[in-house]
Amino acid sequence: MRASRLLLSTVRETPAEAETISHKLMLRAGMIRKLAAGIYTWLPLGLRVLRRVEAIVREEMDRAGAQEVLMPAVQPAELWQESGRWDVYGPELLRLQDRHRRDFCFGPTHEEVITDLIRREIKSYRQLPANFYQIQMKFRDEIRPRFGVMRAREFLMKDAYSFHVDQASLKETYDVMYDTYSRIFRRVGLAFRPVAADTGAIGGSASHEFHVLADSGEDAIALCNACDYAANVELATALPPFGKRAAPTAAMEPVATPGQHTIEEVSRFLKVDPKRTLKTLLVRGTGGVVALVLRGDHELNPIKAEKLAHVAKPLEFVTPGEVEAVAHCEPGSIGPAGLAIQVIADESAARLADFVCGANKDGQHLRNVNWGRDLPEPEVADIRNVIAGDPCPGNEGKCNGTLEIRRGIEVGHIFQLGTKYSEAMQATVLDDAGRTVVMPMGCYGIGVSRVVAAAIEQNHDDNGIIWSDAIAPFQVALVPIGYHKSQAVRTAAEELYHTLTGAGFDVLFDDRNERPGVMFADLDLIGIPHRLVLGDKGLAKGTAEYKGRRDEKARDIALANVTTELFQALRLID
RNA sequence: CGGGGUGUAGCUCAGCCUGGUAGAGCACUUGCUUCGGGAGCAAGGGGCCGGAGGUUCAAAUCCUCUCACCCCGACCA
Repeated sequence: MRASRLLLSTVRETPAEAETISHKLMLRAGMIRKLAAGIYTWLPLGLRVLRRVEAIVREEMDRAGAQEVLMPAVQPAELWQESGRWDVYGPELLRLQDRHRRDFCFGPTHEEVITDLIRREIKSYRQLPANFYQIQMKFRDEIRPRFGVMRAREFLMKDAYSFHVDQASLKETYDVMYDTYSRIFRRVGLAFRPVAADTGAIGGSASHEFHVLADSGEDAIALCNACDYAANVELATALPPFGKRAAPTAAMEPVATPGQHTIEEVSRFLKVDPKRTLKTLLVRGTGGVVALVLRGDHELNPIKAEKLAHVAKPLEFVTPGEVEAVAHCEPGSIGPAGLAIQVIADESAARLADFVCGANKDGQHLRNVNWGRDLPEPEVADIRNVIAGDPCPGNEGKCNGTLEIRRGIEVGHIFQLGTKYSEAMQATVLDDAGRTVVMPMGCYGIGVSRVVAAAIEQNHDDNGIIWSDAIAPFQVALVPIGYHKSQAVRTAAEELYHTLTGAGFDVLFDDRNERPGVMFADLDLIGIPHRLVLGDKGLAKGTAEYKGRRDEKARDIALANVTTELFQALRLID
């Protein structure tokens, strides 16, 4: 492609709206333009990248035996009412009405549509297992779209749904998808980690997220430094502390802490390590208010807490008024001692001795408090987020490694759905014994447009984007110096352009009447991985100049060897 | 949804406090020069100052409403 014919809308100045690197660079490189909050147009350059990611996804899904379909973006409310999600989904679901005032939604996902299709089309276990995928625009009306296409409302997604006669078959396909996803992200050229994830409201037995590791990621992930344990912090388990609780050494005593509310304030005021304090959170329970007790330096994990029998779902904190009624104090002075309600303590909190906690009296805390002596032994559970330095729970708890917390961008998610949708929508087949069985399902998503942003987030420098060969909008940039001045350069460049194109390279031929500096800056910004420069000086010697996007310096190569050298650079031959 | 901020040329922004002929840089057009890392000079084109209403002799500027966009928050314990 000739650069003079391409809408190369690069901009030098950073648009004010962009915050993350990928967002800035995608705008500056002329890949995307915003139309409304979380809604973007893909310009030719950006679309080329998107299409390359799509192509890899498509190839690998096909290789894994999945079949491509294309389902409607707009879906009738009836299906969502049948699955029960019309009322559950909330404002994230973009609802519309047609001219007959019938309800529809713009699909944020397609479980209902595919389940409806398959219950009509598949009748026998002989047709199973079957896996269907599509690559299509989704719409989710996010509370706060941000970071460009990273968290957009309209976004391109590959979603796949598998159907099975039994759980074993589902597990088999799930494993295939796990491997397929790993292949896809490896081919795209991303540093990623599969991470055990919460199955959320959907239930089911297994779920993995695929995260691109990047500091700007919105998710926190716990990784082990010794084994391959990796879990979303929402799910990561904390091993109970080693050893036994120490014996009390001092008598409990009240201590005045006027105006000290937060753990930070109280521990600084009393000159005590936050690790030796307790915080007490009052939440709604299934039978009245429940107290959740954590060590001062730990955070509540709402997902873990919600799963406890005593705790109401969804997790909800009580109002300050209720705090007053139950604990007779402000929220900043609650403590488990003397509370006449269910107390659930995190494992680390239950292990403390001689700790500090609220006295249930404004401006007062207690010190040298001890479970069993000063208050009853609590019910114990894992209800906290893991933190860096926690022992790894991997290898049945025998890993001996330590967890670290990293940020990740979720680019893929696979899970075993089970029969939630097939049951609600009566998607059944006859098995080999002629019995009607509800089909277990799996579902597998990849945020295709998000992958593009994640790739930039992970691969860029001060000059711009650095694409991997696999998803670059063009493989090679051909830059003639003095194209509009020198007949020799023009002739040689045209010739080389034809040679390279003929050899199958995807070439961006910069035939614009621009100064070299402008061309170099543009090509670096848009991240073309390989660059060839032709000039009078080199031509006289019979050489062109080659520079990889990550290379410090360019080097001369003989014109006759350009094709071979490029094949090598792209690792198409050894 | 709550709080804060911003809307002025295609982009980044000044002007607003203290009302009086709408600006700069970049981008764009033309010419000349320049030509290996975002050139120089000259001449140009381009604005319902987000929208509506109000105050005033006079509003980008003051007031009210409204819309859009951006940021933060939704865990004091």
